[in-house]
Amino acid sequence: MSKATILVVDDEEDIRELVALNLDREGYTILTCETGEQALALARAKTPDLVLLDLMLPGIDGLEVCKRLKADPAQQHVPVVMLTAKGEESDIVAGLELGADDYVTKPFSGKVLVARVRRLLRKVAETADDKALVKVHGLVIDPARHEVLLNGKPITLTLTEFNILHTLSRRPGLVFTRYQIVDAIHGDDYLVTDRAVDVQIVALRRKLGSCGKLIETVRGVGYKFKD
Amino acid sequence: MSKATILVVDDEEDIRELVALNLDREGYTILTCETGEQALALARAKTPDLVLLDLMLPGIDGLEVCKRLKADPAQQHVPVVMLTAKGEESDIVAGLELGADDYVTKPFSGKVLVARVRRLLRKVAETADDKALVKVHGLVIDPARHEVLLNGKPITLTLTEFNILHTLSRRPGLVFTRYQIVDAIHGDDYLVTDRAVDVQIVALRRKLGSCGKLIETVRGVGYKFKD
DNA sequence: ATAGGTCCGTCCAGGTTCTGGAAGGAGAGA
DNA sequence: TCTCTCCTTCCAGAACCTGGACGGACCTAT
Repeated sequence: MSKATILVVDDEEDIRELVALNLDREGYTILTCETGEQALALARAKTPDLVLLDLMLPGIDGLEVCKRLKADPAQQHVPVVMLTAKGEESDIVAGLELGADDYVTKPFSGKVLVARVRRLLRKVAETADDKALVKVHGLVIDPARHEVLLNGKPITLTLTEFNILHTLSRRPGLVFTRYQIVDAIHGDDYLVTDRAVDVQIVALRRKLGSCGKLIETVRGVGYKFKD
Repeated sequence: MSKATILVVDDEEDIRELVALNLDREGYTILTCETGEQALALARAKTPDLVLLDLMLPGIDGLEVCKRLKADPAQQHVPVVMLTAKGEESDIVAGLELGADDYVTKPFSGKVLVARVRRLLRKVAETADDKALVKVHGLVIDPARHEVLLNGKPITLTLTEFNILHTLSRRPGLVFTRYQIVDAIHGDDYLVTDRAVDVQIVALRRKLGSCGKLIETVRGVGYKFKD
């Protein structure tokens, strides 16, 4: 997985810089903007992995932004962290009721912020990344332990191979295009040729031995896991 | 199914060539123009699948073009990617608020550009309702799995056969000319003899067995799926 | 009913496109 | 540096699509 993209919405430049500095150091990709309108537009275009949202904004205020984000099916799973001034507890409560996931009160330290962000992203990753075991035809895929059992015996896969196998086997029968597979593993705009997937598939099939035929190729479209 | 048409709007020849080169290599059909007026005219005439739009244009500028495209019901669903100079964040945000779908900052690499374009086009394709299940007369067509069930049993079709069946069965009773069928599958201006369709239809009918008669010939016109 | 014209079904071979597989090289981490 | 992983590139084989030819089916006017 690539590093997450975080949208920072605040009308004070100092805050934006403080936040950006700290998060940038952690390797996150940062998008910043000043108003609620901009925030909604940016969120729609980029679908960030997390939103840091000041509640006191000119124009559309933070609560309204939060509400709209949570109303959009494409965005509603994106965690929102509110930035509030100390003592605005009513706002905090209102925000949480609207679906915000956490809050940080100003003034805050960079460390606290980073910790919160990291925790939330991890939480999302864990719930989104289906940790459930996948068992099919003598094959057990265990995402929690990052392990694959072939007829009871563990086999070693590289990270990419494992991810591809997991992606396909999680939705047996569904066809994935090569680029869908790439995206599922590396995130959007990761720059590779689609033939790179073929190579991984070949290696996977070989390592899976007799179970290799569970990965079916759909000519002209992509690959799917046998149903 | 066929490769998309992309409209590139930029007043710098270098940029146009760079973009065209990269996209052409990917198999996209490229239209280029230099001014906002030309862009609007071309967009109306050709309805491209995506627009790459420089914001700094002589005459009508990029933002205005974007605004007008998004105001036109016939065009508003066409994704717009802005090309901006680095540091013009205000323009980016303004563009996004006007409905642009993504942006790329100059200077950009061909790879990044291609990745963005591909991602957006796929996003559009996925939201289209092409993946809905079609059930008719003991026949189930499942685009998501790329699978056809004939009385509960799966039958194997080639890609073209599948696409034709899907096209016809989605609108039972409607007659499609041979060229309409070709267009639906390979996109406009794909040059084949209409005889090619017949051959596919024959194979389809044979594979469908008793359900073969669901595909009816309309003499002098084309084919339709039984209502 | 028949003849003539148009359109469709079928077969086959040639050419195109797609995939499997192998080899080589770049980059990250030990 | 060495190793491991992953990506690109190339090639050959296979699957597939298409064009063309031909006979039969259908329609219409006579």
